[in-house]
Amino acid sequence: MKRSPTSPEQSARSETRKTLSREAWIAAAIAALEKKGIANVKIDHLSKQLKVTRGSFYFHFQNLKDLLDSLLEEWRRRNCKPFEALIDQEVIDGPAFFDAVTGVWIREDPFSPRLDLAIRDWARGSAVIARKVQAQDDFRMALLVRAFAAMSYDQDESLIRARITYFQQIGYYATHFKEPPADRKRFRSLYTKILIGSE
Amino acid sequence: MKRSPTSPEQSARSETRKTLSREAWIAAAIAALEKKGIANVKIDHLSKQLKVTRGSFYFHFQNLKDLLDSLLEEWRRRNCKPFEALIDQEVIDGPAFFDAVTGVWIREDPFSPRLDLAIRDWARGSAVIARKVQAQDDFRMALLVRAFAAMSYDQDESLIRARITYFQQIGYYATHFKEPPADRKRFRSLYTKILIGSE
DNA sequence: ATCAATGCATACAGTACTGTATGTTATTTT
DNA sequence: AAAATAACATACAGTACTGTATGCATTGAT
Repeated sequence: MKRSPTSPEQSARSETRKTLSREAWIAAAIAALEKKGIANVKIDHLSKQLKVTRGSFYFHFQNLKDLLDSLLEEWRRRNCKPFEALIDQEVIDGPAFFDAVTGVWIREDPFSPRLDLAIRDWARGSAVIARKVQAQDDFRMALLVRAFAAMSYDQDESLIRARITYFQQIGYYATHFKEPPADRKRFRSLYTKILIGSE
Repeated sequence: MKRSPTSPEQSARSETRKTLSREAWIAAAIAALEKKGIANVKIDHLSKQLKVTRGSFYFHFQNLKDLLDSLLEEWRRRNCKPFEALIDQEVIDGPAFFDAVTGVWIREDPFSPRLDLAIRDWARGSAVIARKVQAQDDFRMALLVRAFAAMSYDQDESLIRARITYFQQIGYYATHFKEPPADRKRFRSLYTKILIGSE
């Protein structure tokens, strides 16, 4: 019989020791996922990077799937929860709610664009993941629809403006587009003017 | 010494025979790439799917890299050339040029959204590929800038409208968004109205 | 009819990775 | 001090994949 993995308190205590925690493995795996994609999240690679043997891995995790499941949880925590936290707000000020939604992306904390992309790629090969990603896409877009509806756009235009805003954001990440912060600031009002509509 | 691979004429002739051509391998590989990603384009998989052994593969290709290079060429042929063909046109009618650019996406022939996505994912792990994809992104966006400039938008707004249009299109593919053709038709004018600007 | 090339099959060597079983050491717990 | 446990290391079995070397049947050219 296998021993159960490290409990939270033990992990906390282990910070004083110089041994690895389950969280350290997950952090390394997230980095690998963002950089190399799900197909290259390998126990071999991670253990070399962490300067331990695979024996350590199989102490903290049952198997590879156990780790991958944890990666999906990280995605939910960092990339889904921040949006879901907005659902309770009553939307009276449209532009403010728009800023609240897009702010999750702009802050990039805890939201990670690269993680979002990597999960999206993972979804290609897994129907289970694909369903979860699609549900999250729908959810985020629904938030934007509410924002535009509060700006008294009709139903159709609220929907399409929400889609354009959302797709535009995903595409921005997907292309790994980079621009100098100066430009980013300079163009910001122009972006919102076009997306929200001239005023 | 290895024999040189099949020449184009010989491949053409081989269609009358029931043997595989280099092109058949590439077609199968493209399908695998679109469906499973670059990490799952495996000689083993393809040969099983094509009902031959790997011996056949190594007749038509020097090695795996040889095949992967061909996949990139396919991407250029199907997804890059159609845009590059537009560069010679003089842009007098802005909206018409906008339609010409977006038409490449909408027709989806020979342009393949899934192929574009798969290559984009491949780029994550390969700096060489990443540079080519980024160059293509810049090129497509430059076309759109010309379209908006011809609508007499100033330089900044032409740039940002081009970005929004392009990112929106990439995001649309990245989310695998699907809607009934009826909706698509119904919303089409609304999309262009917002992207091009009200009139 | 022969001969070279085509198109594939078979067999083997080697790498990369997963998972399991078991051994080892340092640290707590009692 | 002895026992238990945490956190690894080591060794092995097995799978999946690449690449190479060679063999064999079919076809087209002479």
